Amino acid sequence: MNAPSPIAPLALYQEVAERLRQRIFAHELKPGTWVDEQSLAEEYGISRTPLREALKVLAAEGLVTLKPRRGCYVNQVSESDLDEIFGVMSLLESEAARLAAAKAGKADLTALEAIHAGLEAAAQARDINRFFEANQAFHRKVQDIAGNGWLTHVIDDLRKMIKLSRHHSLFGDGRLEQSLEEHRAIVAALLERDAETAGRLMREHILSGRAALQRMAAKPGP
Amino acid sequence: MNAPSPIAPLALYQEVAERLRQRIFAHELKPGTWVDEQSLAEEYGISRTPLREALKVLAAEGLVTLKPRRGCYVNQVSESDLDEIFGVMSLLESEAARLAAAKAGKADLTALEAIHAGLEAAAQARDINRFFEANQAFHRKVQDIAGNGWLTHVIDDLRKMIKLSRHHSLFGDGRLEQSLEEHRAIVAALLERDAETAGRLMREHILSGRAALQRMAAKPGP
DNA sequence: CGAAATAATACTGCATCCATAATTATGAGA
DNA sequence: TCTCATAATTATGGATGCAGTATTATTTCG
Repeated sequence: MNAPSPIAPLALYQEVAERLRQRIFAHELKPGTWVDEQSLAEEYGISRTPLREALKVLAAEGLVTLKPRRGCYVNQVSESDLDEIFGVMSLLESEAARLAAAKAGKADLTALEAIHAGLEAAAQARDINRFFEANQAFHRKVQDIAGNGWLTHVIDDLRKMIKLSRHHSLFGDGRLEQSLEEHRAIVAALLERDAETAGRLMREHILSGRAALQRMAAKPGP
Repeated sequence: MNAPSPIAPLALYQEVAERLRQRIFAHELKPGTWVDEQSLAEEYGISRTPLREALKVLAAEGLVTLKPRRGCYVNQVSESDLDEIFGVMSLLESEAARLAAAKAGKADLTALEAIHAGLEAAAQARDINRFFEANQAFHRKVQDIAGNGWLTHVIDDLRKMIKLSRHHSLFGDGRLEQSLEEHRAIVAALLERDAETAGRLMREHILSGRAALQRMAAKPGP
């Protein structure tokens, strides 16, 4: 939401939590697998104490499950979980789009267009990682314009769950172009300050993302 | 969501976290105040280790803030936070009502009517605590019928934030009767399987709750 | 007498240690 | 050879100890 203090004297457990998050999202730590405290502590050159604190945080975030006396396991999201999550996400993101359409200033919209241009460029260059980053930036910008910090917070929480599933293969086939087209339509609606259309399009965009992910789930894993 | 295992061999830090939650919600630990690790550990007869783990969890839930090297403080929600949170809540709960209207079986509806009857009884008896419990049960039941576990999860997360503010004085004036009337209308819409009306009414019900809370904020504290 | 500098105290953060429970390995018996 | 019981190993959960920093108290100087 906002930086707690100008210079963050971040605690060790936070640093560790962030690193573990990255490793989980990168599927270096795969869903269902056991998290070895000792070897991780050794690897990071720290004691088990801050590591265990970090795991508690990740558990609260829903990324791992802590089975008492049985250790820590990376969570896995089922297809039905994804159905539910995307259902909620479509609701939240479409609300963000509605609010953004109502509240957007001129500067906001030019900034958004710039981000979208970056998205197009990344697509042109077939740079999946950059596309993914720009895509996140786009949605984040819409939420910023919407100006509801708690709406953004909830969306972020749910996005973590989605990132638990393999998103790398999300932009196969013509999904990339389809996503771009949907973004263009959303930008257009925002430029016209058409809240209802923007909301509806965003909802469809999210559900379209779900459908793409579902098609991937049907295919054999890499 | 559901019990992780038949008999929960719950960890100590979880037990502690739950107790602290209760004390925070009961405003025994007031927003803004410092949480003393040592004295709490002594009071519970445990070491600081599990206590600090519990605080990490509460921090991840948003109930407290951990300032590195400066200790733990109970979070306070501002009026603008509440505006944002209720905005999101109205969206989520109305979705739950819509889904419930579409999915409710006969047994679900009779169960919901029973809960509502308990609500009426508690109101008749002027038992605020029982009313509060029954009210939560009502909303929870609607969410159960909706059958989206993640929707429920997100709603619960946000409700914690609302409980940080003083909800005890929420049912003053004629708010109690108004709330009952709104519930009756929602039940009626659900019985008629009218998703749109149920959703709209639930949205208005939540926002009406926000308005009541806002009126309380204007008054001098107890 | 007030303000700044310095010393004393208290608390947080991390590491280490130990007890207990779970898992795996080993051995005995059918 | 397979199964069950027992022993050894390993990992988790909690307690304790210590270093470093923030806060408070005290002292000294203007």
